Parts: sequence; C-alpha cells; structure tokens
Amino acid sequence: MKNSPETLWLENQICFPLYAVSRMVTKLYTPLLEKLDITYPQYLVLLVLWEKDERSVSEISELLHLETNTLTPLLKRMESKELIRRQRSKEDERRVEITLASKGRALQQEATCIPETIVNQFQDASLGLEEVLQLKQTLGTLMGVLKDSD
Amino acid sequence: MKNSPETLWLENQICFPLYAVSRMVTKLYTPLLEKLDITYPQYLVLLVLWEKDERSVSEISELLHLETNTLTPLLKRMESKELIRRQRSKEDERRVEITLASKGRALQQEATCIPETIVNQFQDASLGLEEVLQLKQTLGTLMGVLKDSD
DNA sequence: TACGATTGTATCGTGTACGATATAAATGTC
DNA sequence: GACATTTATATCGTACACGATACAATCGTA
Repeated sequence: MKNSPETLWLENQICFPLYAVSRMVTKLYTPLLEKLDITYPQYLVLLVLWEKDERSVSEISELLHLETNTLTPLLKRMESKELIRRQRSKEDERRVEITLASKGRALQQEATCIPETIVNQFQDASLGLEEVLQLKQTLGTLMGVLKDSD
Repeated sequence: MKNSPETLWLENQICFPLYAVSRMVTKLYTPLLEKLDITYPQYLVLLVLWEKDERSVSEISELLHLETNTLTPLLKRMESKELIRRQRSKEDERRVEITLASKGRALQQEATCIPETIVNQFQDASLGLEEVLQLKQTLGTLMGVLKDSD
C-alpha cells in the first residue's frame, strides 16, 4: 500500500493542480490588467496601497509573501511608470517608503470592476459560492501554516 | 452593495491565496528536490515521463499546461544534466521526442518518498484528508474550465 | 562610546512563465 | 505538383521569483 508507483502519477498529485490553476487564474486577470498597463504582482501591490497608503518595502513583502529581492525591481518598474513613489524614510534611513502617485491612485476607480468580473468567471465554471468560500477557507488555513515553514 | 471599496481589499481576494499558496508549496518541495538536483517544473516533467516514456514536447505542454516556449529551454537544461534525451522524430521532423536518460530514470526511486512527505506536511497543517480531497476536487473543476478560456 | 550583531533593502545569478514572432516540416487544395 | 495553410518547436524580450550575498543604517551592550 505504501509508495506504490501510482503515488508518482501526475493525476494523483495535489500540488500540481494548485500550481496549474494559479497560473491559469493569473492569465484570467491579464486582459483586465493590460487595460491598466500593469501585471498581476503589480496589481497586488496596488491593492495593499489602496487599502493603506505609505508602506515600507518589508511591510509589502510580509503582506504579499514576496521577498524584497523580488519587490525591489518590481517597485522600480512601478515607479518608472509613475504609479508609486519610493523614498527613504527620514526616521530610519534603511527603510524605503512606498506611496501612491496620482496615476496609481487613479487606477483604483478603473479596478473596481475586476473582482466582480473574475468571480463571475468562477460562477461560469459552475463553481458554487459555497465551494468558492470553502476553497478560500482551505487555502487560508494552508497559508497560515506554510508561511511559518520558511 | 455593489462595488464597495471592500471588494478591493487583499483580505477579500480569492485569487491571491491561490497565488501565494502555490508559491509556498513549491518552496515545500525545494529542499526535497535539491537532493535530486532538480526544480519543481523539472520534477513535473519527470513525473509524466515516468508514467509514460517517450513524449513529444507538445504532449508535455498539454499535460502540464506550459507553453512550448517555456518548455524548450527547461528541457534543454534537463538534457544538459543528462536527465532526458531530445531527438527529432524520424516520422515527423517537426516533432522533438523526449525520452528518459538513465539518470532521469534512476531518480524515480529516490522520488518515491516525496508525495508522502508533502502530504504529511499537509496533515501537520491540521488539514483533514477530506479537506485535501475537497481542495483537489475544486481545483480540478477549475482547471477543467479555465483551460478552455485560452 | 566603541563595536559586533541585527535590520532593511539591494545586487547578482539562475530558472521559470508567457506574448509575439520566426522557421521549417507537413498537409491540404487546386 | 506548386503553393498557401497549418503544425511543432524555437527565439526574443520582458517580468517575475528566489537563494546567496552585499551593504549601509541602526541597535544592543559592555
């Protein structure tokens, strides 16, 4: 019963659908985000800034579970597109404070329809609201535990 | 009720946990796969080859939902590590057939413990077997529908 | 207050991902 | 049987993602 060959079949993997669906969902966002000229990770950065402006790099890193070596170039690209501003903190010269630039703030209005559009496409996937909530719940549990195993 | 500001809170996104957990799970595999000197996508390629040797690039592309422009360099890296062989098909010169090299075949033995190890870590996440199966089921449904929206 | 440890961000190297495009082989059609 | 179309893979450019490492600012402590 243990370590039968079937355990190595793609069909029987639990993590592969996670990996595949994640990329598929990012692709779902792409046409919507292209209109705003941003990528999905950039959209996530804007989300946390719309919720609360002025955040340090490490704060964004913690919220999105992205390393600072991923964020630094990403934020620089967003700065060059004038979506955000990056400035060293006066109190602590090590920190870089990220704030919304006018362009980044303006995008919030254009983005309000995005969550709705995505959820509708999930509904079209004949995925009930209960199932979506169950999925979110399970992923939340996983996220809570896995983030400690770093 | 519609388009309230809360719909744009990170907390209320369904796709973000999908994105974050996917990356976290890949990190779970990393220490296990490092012993075999392979990455997670390379592991997936080996999975489908262990199941059935000799597959074309487009066949692997279809199974893993990865574009050929992603696979080509990935497969070349695997070839240079002598895990697989790449050879033009005699019948159809357009196709490139991928077969396991001895090194790649040998890794199967060392990989048998991986699925078990990962599932155990899910159990430690106080995630019941039912919940895992439910998760797999939901992701499977999503995968089936989203793959058509390309 | 000197100075080693810690913290916050950045740099570097490697490996995915993917859209757009290129190219060669195979196929269909007249 | 030439020739437009399709098919299978590859190339190019851009953007993540992350381990390892660097570096400057701050903190802790003797």
